[in-house]
Amino acid sequence: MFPIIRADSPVPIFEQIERYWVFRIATGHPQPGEFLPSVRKLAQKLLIHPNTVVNAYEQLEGAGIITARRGVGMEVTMEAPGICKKRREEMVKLRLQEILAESTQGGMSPTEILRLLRVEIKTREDNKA
Amino acid sequence: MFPIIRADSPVPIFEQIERYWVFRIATGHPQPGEFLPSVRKLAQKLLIHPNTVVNAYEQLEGAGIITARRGVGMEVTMEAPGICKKRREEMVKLRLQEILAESTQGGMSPTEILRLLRVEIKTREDNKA
DNA sequence: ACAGGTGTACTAGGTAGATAGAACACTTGG
DNA sequence: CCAAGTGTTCTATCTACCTAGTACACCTGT
Repeated sequence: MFPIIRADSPVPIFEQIERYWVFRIATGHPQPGEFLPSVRKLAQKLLIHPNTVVNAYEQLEGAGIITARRGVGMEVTMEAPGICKKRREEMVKLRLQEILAESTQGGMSPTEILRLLRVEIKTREDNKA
Repeated sequence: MFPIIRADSPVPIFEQIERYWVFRIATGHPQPGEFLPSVRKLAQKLLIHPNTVVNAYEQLEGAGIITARRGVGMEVTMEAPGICKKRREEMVKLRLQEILAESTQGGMSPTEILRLLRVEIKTREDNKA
């Protein structure tokens, strides 16, 4: 239910939280009108400082994905699903581009990347079963 | 020839440099016995501080990929190609795993990731031609 | 010998991210 | 009304990373 946070990742925690909700809302949960977990609750759940959650939520609010309702919570906007779907695809594309750039620059072929991805997907499926 | 550095990336510059040489050496250039560009030259080329290059080279030396030769330069070791090939595959795998974890956690299917990767590869090929 | 290139080491300062703790403003339900 | 929950704001501190500048130790070709 709650995002998996890696403190050792070079990606800032607040950004990991932001990305998580973009992906979730793009998928349909939570829907417009529903609320995100409160700043304090999420902070407690993730064992991080509330201010870090505030930081993440401010990013989402700035993008028009949620609106802050004092004394109530952070409400998912009507436009959120559309915005998040676009952003999600953009984010995945950017990551893939980074891998491709780094790999080809280092002399690795795109075909090899494709093969590794297929292997990873199969490994994940096997671990599930 | 020289690595492309993104100062705005969450990945530290010294780590970007480190990754670059791992990929290059895994591919066969430079070879064992050859030298990496000097701390000062690379720093000048990348418009960064020499200390940052030192940091990157220390990582490579710690991994047994290069040996520092005072007054001469940083020499690629005999074991470097083997080490770098392993590390390169590990690094790409880790990146792919991160994307898969984030995406599936957010409700995106692995098949969709595969499709996006194919699109990106094709786009890159088209841009070349 | 020496000049110019190498790696190495050190102190200092700046920024971004995260933490810590406190205080304030608002809404809701009892 | 008021207690408990919400979002908001603030100062302070810590760490990692990068920059800046300097100095030192070493090797090589002339």
